[in-house]
Amino acid sequence: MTATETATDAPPHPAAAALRERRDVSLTILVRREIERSIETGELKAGDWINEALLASRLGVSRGPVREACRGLEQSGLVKVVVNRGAFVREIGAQDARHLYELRAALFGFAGFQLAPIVTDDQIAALRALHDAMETASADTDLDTYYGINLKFHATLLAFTGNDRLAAAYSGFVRELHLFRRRALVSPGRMTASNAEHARIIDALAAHDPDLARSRMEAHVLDARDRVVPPTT
Amino acid sequence: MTATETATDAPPHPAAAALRERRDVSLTILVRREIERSIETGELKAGDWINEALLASRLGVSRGPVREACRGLEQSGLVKVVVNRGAFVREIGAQDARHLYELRAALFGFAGFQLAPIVTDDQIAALRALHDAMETASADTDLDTYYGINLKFHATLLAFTGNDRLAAAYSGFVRELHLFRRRALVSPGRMTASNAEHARIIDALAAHDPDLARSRMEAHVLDARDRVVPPTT
DNA sequence: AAATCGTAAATCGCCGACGATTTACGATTG
DNA sequence: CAATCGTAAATCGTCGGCGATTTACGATTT
Repeated sequence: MTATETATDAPPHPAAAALRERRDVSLTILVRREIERSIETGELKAGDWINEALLASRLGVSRGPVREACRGLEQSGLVKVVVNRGAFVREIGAQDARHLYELRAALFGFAGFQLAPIVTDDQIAALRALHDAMETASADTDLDTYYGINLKFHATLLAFTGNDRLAAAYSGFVRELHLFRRRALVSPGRMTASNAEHARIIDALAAHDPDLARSRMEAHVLDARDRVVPPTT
Repeated sequence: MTATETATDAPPHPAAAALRERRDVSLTILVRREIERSIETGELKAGDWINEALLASRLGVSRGPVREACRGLEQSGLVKVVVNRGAFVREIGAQDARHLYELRAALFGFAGFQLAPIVTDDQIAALRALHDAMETASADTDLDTYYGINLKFHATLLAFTGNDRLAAAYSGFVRELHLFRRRALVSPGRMTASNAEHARIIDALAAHDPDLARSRMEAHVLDARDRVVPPTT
């Protein structure tokens, strides 16, 4: 009756995706994804307490997977666990936010430094396409679209270095930074200014100038740092 | 009878350390520390399988804390968990090792870039003291001592930036890099050469030259990368 | 003898429960 | 009435156990 009867999986079964999705994914991973999603959508805000029992019953699982998920999230910086008091969504202070921006700047700049000498024409074209898309969103004052493409622009550039650890670390820092409040003070004017910086970054990469690319990319992120979290804090 | 009877803890009780050590530390944390220690000392080697039940009984705990510890270690990159097969000490390939070295280079170089303008004379003196200590160890061909002070040199320099997230991320990458085999091919000659680079790094910092400090510090780590894991892999 | 198969042991994922700690809140006292 | 105290509820940390999956290994077949 069951699918395990005939093990003729030589041709990858078309409808096996749903089963695989549950076969090689533990409840712990599912719970972790759910918590990450809740944090990103804002259902869980920084400082919020994560009720183990409530979350467990809400997801129809026991507390074990929830606890394991929280331990993983703790190491990735999204959650703070206090002994005998529970797990809380991490609160990012101004100081931490500045530090995280600087980490982003260091990695992003280094990525440009590494990418500039080896970047291909196709990659430049891909980056320019993203830049153009942001230009359109900027003209429409579509903040959400701009923000999404902006993330993709950075991620794409990072991926072009071929250093996946670099890309993973960068996106981890970005995710942590989401926990810092009041980042939505992006005026429409800032979008065009920011995208102008993107254009100059692409130019530096296309010119195969590592030092120029680095300084522009680093400045790009450090400017965002000073804009989002003022130094006078 | 118990110590909870008299709560006059206004003066911090002298013998309370042992109890605190157990009061605000869960078994999960203790197990995680134990696994980290086993990995660092080599009792657990890269690729080794972590038997949950065996480790639990050996430490006198149940499997719960062991599982939670492994989930934390997984996110910090020291452990790889495979569903329905268990936890394994992470294996770092040549590619990953090179990527991690590059991450170290990016962070170390950026630290120098940030530190150079603001470094104090006392900090320079502290770094020079570590350099001198390494010079002595180098003369005695004392590899272990040199290696230890070298780690301290890097950590101290990172700490001087005041960016603790930077320092934490850096030490995390260093710990991950420990999982890469054959890193002990350090000849006595390399110690003196490496320490000469340290001296030039300190000089650049003392001269308050951010770009020079960065390029020297970045090159310092990238040289180590090419020495430990050749590009022709 | 090599390969295949089937069964038993080992191990993992998950659950429910119990004691310990923390928190909430009303009673008591000055 | 404010502050303190004590008790009850809520929550966390930990444990042992059960079914499901994987692995080990001997029997069977070619």
